[in-house]
Amino acid sequence: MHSRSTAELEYNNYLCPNFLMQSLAEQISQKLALYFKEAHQVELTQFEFQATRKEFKGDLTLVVFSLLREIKAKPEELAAQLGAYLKEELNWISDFNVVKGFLNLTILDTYYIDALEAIANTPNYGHLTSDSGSVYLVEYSSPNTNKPLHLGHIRNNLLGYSIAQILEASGKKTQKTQIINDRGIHICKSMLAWEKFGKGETPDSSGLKGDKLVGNYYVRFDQEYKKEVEILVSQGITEEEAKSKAPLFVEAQALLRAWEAGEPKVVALWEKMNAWVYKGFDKTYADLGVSFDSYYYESNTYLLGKALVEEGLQKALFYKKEDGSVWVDLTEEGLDEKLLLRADGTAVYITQDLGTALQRYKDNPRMIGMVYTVGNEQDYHFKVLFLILKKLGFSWAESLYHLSYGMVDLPEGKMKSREGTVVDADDLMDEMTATAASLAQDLGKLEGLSDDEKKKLYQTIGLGALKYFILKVDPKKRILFDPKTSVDFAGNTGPFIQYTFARIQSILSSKSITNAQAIDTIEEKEKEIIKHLLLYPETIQQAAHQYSPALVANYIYDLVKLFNSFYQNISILGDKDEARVAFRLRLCNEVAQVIQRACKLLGIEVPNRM
RNA sequence: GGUCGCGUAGCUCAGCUGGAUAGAGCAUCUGCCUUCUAAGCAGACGGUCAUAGGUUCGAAUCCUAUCGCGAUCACCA
Repeated sequence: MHSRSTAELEYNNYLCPNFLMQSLAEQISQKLALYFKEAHQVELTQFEFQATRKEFKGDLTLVVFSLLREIKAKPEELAAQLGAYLKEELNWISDFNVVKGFLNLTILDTYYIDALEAIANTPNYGHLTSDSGSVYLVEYSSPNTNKPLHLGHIRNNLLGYSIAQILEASGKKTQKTQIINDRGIHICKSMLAWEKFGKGETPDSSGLKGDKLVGNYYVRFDQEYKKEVEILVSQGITEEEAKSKAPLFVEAQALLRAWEAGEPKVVALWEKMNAWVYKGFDKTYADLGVSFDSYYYESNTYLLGKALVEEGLQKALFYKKEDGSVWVDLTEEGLDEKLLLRADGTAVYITQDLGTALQRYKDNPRMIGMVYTVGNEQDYHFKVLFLILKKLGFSWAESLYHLSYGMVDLPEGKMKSREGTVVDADDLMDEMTATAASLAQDLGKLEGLSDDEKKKLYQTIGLGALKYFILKVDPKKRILFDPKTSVDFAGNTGPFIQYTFARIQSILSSKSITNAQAIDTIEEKEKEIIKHLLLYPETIQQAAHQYSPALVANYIYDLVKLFNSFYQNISILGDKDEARVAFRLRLCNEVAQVIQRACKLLGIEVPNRM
């Protein structure tokens, strides 16, 4: 749990189930404190509450067990005494019952009716407006520029984008950013293959997206390189030696040196091919529905990183070995020694990350923390990075968080770009859209929509399915993704949520909401839904605190499930009682609002019909 | 080997700041479209919460050990 402690956002302990109950629990607590002082001469201030479980009667439960440490009594008896006392003292408690050490209190129905009113009257219910000034940076995506985005990037992008939205909704100002790894040997490989085998092919001439085109040459390089190695090995050279002596590899290295030396021709080619890739990425990002507020390029920040290492060296935080390489000793922190600069003075991966962090701070003096959305194979890297930044004494280094997520594996095992076993991001999105289309056509819905509207809707549904599928699972768990069975559209899925929203919309459009209709009792299913709506603000805070979109996803699912049961079993518009119809319409409206808001945090669109 | 993460129904996952009889979806089976959209609803079936100890009035949840899976321990990014 060490890795977690670095970026704790301030967050209140909650001793009771939700924010409506907060005030009720406070009133009860005050009464109880009084009671224990008078009856037992004991000072007690902390009481434990929870929402009453479905199978028991009641709304709010006081857990009596923990009080027994102070008061000697049988749990049932104490609970019964407290129940009688509270019912006497507080007029909004209509009833109570005791099960073992649990005191279940029933609250007047009008309380829920009022609560719904309060929700309806709270603009943007559940979301806080971000405070001014201070800003959290959320880094995600951060691809290499030598190949297209794949399924792994999709998880990264969805997580990063979503967590930024959630932080924002919880009252933090955020800036979405990425670091683009545009420097290094991998880019040179694509460049070299393009020069040698490309015959001037461009995205326009080939009809390929720029990132695909460049990615193809990366694969091509590897193929040709392997051939060369094989030939060398057949000539009696060891494989290891062959790998470093193959002409293509030697050329690629030369190209890297030329790039670092700033040779105009090489830099021009690098810029041209990078531009192709960025254009391709932009299309993918747009389709995915994610966006960025700022971009950082490794080629711009690695020098700053080197400067930072020099500074640390002068402060004696780091040390130099005889060969000239620079290291940091983290053995006291339970980690290893780590290289920061090579003997020849060139930067390594972490040097660049140090520089990028500092650059971001320079650009945003009000930055108070950063979230890095990066796969869990880099857990160690970020532990080290954060430690070093702390050693360097940056105040914002206290609030760095590595949003670490598990790999997305295929049934056949790991995805390997060189072996062509990757699931391409664009292809996957297209497939999802196509599946949504064929499903919708089978169901025969959507008649009367124009082709454009249909197309848009298929995308919304297909993407909704994909996003929900990925975001509903705990980030730190690995996902097994089977492209054949793809993603479901029934059950705990994005389309199920979208479908429910669409149904509510069709109800709401058929009748306008009238207000000021008083009812004084509430039905069980209505109450369930209101209870769940009341959990929303707390869910957002918790999701922000745990950096977990999955919490939001599961919240929506529960709400939608409750609503569907209501929808299917209770006539909303057909009730004879006009006041009840009005009430249910208001309930529908608030459910729809919360679904829409929560889905937005996941980047999922909700359609008005489907 | 050291470190970190994961292990809950046949499958995919919730639940984990300790609370009541461990919940959903998929799959299998039974009902429900003449009434607000059946991508739905109601129900049945399905569990040694990896294993063994410990702490506690109470453990899937906390602690320790063991087993299994994965990641990492690069002068790659």
